[in-house]
Amino acid sequence: MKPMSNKEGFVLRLEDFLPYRLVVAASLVSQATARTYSTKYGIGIAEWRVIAQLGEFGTMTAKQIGERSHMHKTKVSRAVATLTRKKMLAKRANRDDKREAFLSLSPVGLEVYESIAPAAQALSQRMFGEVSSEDRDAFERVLNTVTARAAALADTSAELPD
Amino acid sequence: MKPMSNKEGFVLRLEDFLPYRLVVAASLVSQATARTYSTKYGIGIAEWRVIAQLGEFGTMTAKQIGERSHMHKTKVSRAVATLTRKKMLAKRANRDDKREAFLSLSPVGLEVYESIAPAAQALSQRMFGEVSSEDRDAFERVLNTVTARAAALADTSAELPD
DNA sequence: TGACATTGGTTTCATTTGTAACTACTTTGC
DNA sequence: GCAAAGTAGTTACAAATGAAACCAATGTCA
Repeated sequence: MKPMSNKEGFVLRLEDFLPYRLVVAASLVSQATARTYSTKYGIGIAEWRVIAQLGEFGTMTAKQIGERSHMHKTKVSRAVATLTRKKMLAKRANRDDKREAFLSLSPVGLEVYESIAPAAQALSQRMFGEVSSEDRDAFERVLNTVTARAAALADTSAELPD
Repeated sequence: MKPMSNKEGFVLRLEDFLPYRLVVAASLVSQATARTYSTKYGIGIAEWRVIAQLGEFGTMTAKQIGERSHMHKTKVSRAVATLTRKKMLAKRANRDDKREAFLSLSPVGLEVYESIAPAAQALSQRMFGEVSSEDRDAFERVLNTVTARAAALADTSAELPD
């Protein structure tokens, strides 16, 4: 099964194709990470992200959570709903704007956060721990620029010629 | 909205948390890339991956495609089905093992490949083009180790203590 | 003030996805 | 040669997902 060089000539070597490799890596990382919390607390990726945001920032509206975590608002909405059902969230109405509500972790939610966060950190260590700090810095730099670029490209819904 | 340092003390700074950033970047890249083919040829990510594999390697079984592209076999199966419906694939039975079949691109499929592949390449250039080659090398190194590590962790379905 | 657009958030609906069960075929061990 | 186990691929079913419609509240602007 060697790369074929077909008549027309253009062959994309997926192994060398960074977007592809990035996506594959991310999906594996995501899968591996999910096991940390999904099994233990019966919550999914979206739920964990909400908890993580609130664990870090204390109090946010659903909108803010969505923005910071790059999650679709329906996803946030549903994650908040299930977390509320599980008593992991505290919801406080905003007197000045009754459309939104301030969300934060309930004691139970905080417990979960305090239990999962270190585990996630440890897992990250196992995955990224052995790369040199120079490589890690470079990695972060690339992630930064790529994220920015891709976000710009992904946003332009109509502004692209086809 | 500044990071809170809650009582228990452990705070996970998501902005610095590599698995998280990796996943976010990948999802944006994936979104941006999808636009290249989804609109133009009415095919999805899975379909494109199948085409890309066949474009690169010529002939493969569904199993091989799944392995190389890290796709679930049902996903491959369905992608192959829709591509077949679109006359983009050629299927040849394997006389020695009637369970599997050899897949390759039909002329139409090859056309699609030859049209999408350079576009994907160009898009990749727009996203990764401006990073230095040293950074890119480092990036690849990290992707390699992380992919390996994560794959190992993700595989162990039952072998983890909880 | 009051129409109209906008926004935070939820719900509905169709599509996508993965798990598990299943079919057809092949391999293994006796 | 044959029963049992395993494998490639499909299908049925349930859960996750996103687009679009929707609701209630807010902002805008005449």
